[in-house]
Amino acid sequence: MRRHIAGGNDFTYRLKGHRFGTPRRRGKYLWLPLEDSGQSVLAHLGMSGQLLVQPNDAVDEKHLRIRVRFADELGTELRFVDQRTFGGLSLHDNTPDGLPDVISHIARDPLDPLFDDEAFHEALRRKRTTIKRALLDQSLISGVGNIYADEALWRSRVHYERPTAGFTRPRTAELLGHVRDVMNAALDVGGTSFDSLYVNVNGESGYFDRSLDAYGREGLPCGRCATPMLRRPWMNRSSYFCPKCQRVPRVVS
DNA sequence: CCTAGAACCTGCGAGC
DNA sequence: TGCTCGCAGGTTCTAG
Repeated sequence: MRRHIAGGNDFTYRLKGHRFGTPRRRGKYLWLPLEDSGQSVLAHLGMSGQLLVQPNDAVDEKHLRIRVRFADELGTELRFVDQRTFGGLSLHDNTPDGLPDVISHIARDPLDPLFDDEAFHEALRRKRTTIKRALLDQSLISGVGNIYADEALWRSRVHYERPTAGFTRPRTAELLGHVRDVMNAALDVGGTSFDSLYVNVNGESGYFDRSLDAYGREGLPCGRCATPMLRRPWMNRSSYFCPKCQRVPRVVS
């Protein structure tokens, strides 16, 4: 309820008796529109959140935070489970295009048919930042996190601190191609699940961790040139890269 | 206006 | 055994 400012009781009161429409998603946010209300229940899983469909009589998870019961005869409920509480559910008004108003700044993801490659490239040229920061900036391109950023940069042979202002149109196009390839490959096998925290609504893990070329591979040989991969602290997290394939950009002052 | 870094949390494994 | 430290898939806020 962190993002539902009015709190849990208010959330419960406002939700009761409504019916969910078809779930939608943008980037890492997803929402359940309420029929006949112009509002939506917005969800973000943060680092450790899960949305689970469970039988009503299933034992409570240790970090069960929110339970949504239904009036139908299916005998299942929707549970939000989250260890670190960076994620949450909240209720918001929709904008005219049907998005919860608080996520209007989130860009489309690169698999969205309406994602604008040219606008993304122009944004890179305009920014005074580095490429990995840009890939993680959900107002420029959504859905890409620390894992898929490192994977796409490795495939592109681009160092994570390369300035975006110097990106040529072909280089942006190549990078976007690799971002899409990585995301499609991960989706095909259910995503990346290092542990049981990362599961779908049925509690099932994904298998893309077996296909990672960069993320988490510190000290292991690069899949292209066999040079040991490096890990560098970056933005309170980590960046993994091949020091030979992904050269540090020369500092120009 | 823009960008970099801190803050928000809990849990786990490594090292001492 | 038990303590501290570093680390974990994300986003938002604030200082400069």
